[in-house]
Amino acid sequence: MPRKTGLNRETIVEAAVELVNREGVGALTLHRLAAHVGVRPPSLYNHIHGMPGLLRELALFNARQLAEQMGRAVIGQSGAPALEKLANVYRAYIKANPGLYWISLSAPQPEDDIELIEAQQDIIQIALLVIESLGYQGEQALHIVRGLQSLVHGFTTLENLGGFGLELDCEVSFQYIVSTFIRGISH
Amino acid sequence: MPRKTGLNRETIVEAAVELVNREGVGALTLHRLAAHVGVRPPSLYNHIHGMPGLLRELALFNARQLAEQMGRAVIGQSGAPALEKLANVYRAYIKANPGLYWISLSAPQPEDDIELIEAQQDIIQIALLVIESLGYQGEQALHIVRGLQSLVHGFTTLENLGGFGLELDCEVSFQYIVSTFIRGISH
DNA sequence: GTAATATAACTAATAAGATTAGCTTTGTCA
DNA sequence: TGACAAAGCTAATCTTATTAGTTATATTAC
Repeated sequence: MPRKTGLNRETIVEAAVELVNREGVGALTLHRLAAHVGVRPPSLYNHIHGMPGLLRELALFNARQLAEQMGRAVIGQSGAPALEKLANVYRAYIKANPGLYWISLSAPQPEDDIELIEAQQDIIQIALLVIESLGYQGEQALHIVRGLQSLVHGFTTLENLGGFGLELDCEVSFQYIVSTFIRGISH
Repeated sequence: MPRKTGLNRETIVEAAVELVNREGVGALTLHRLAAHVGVRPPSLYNHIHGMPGLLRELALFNARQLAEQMGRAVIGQSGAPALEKLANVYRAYIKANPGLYWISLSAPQPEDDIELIEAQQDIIQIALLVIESLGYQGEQALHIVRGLQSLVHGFTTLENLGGFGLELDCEVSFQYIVSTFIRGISH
């Protein structure tokens, strides 16, 4: 069919992930991305719907990868240790994928994007199951999910941005904060 | 001096704040900003150092305004109520300035930008004083500051991005989460 | 009061990026 | 073997940021 076979959406998305994690959000241009996969910029449009489409693909990739890693982390675990494990996996994921995670936050979020919403709900669902294994249910369980997600997301993005001074070990802070929150809900 | 007098850095920054809060981060271009203040784009360079300089000014404005509002909120208050008040003011600020807050996170953070670092430390300092009024000191107090900032920053940015489903009232979640965290540290 | 100066506006031009239109090549299949 | 569709390409357009060089005018010095 084409002059060179082998290019597809998956390859493009993976190259974009690599680029944005290695060189930062500002480095993600279609020009550079095209060079990375060996084509000219307009050729990318045969596989993705321009820059907005690429951002959407990245957000989807991000949500699915995060859900997958979280799900795998708590297999066969329950209770407070499982919750701490989830928090640590979430943070490790963001630290390993700083550019991807950040750009996913800025991506468009159309309400009819079923795939993306499903992947995001998977993330919540995994946390919810763990929290229910601790004995919480209904709205309270949902509040706790939101709290833990806010805590980990907030801490790690501030940490990545250098928003904390350098004095105090972030690792220690994180463990302290997570256990403080979990202690708060156990009351 | 010029053909029209009256334009200065402060006016430009205020117009940028207005623009970015009203129309979102993507709407902040020098072209549109220049139109808002009634000049051509190159004229802005007489007052700000291009787009990077503008982002830095916005980050500084953001940090100072947030510090000022936080400081004012806890005058004459102490203890757990003061801490909850701080959390609520921080969240209210982000909700009132979504574009400004978000773009400030993306702004460059040179380590020698004393003014910006000072303003950011003011924010931490205010929270620290309140936490010390609760009887915590040293590293533990710093962990608590990081935790509370992460919680509020994380919750509100996720809330603004629509990251939570619509089912459950965010106001209720927020109060629950903040009091849960505070309960955790009181133990 | 007038001339010199510095400031801040301007126009014009350049470069990078996203995107579209339209052309070309080539694998697949009838 | 020839038609077709997919996927690459070049060329062109539009937006944005930025720089260079010019012009107009408020202030200041005389």
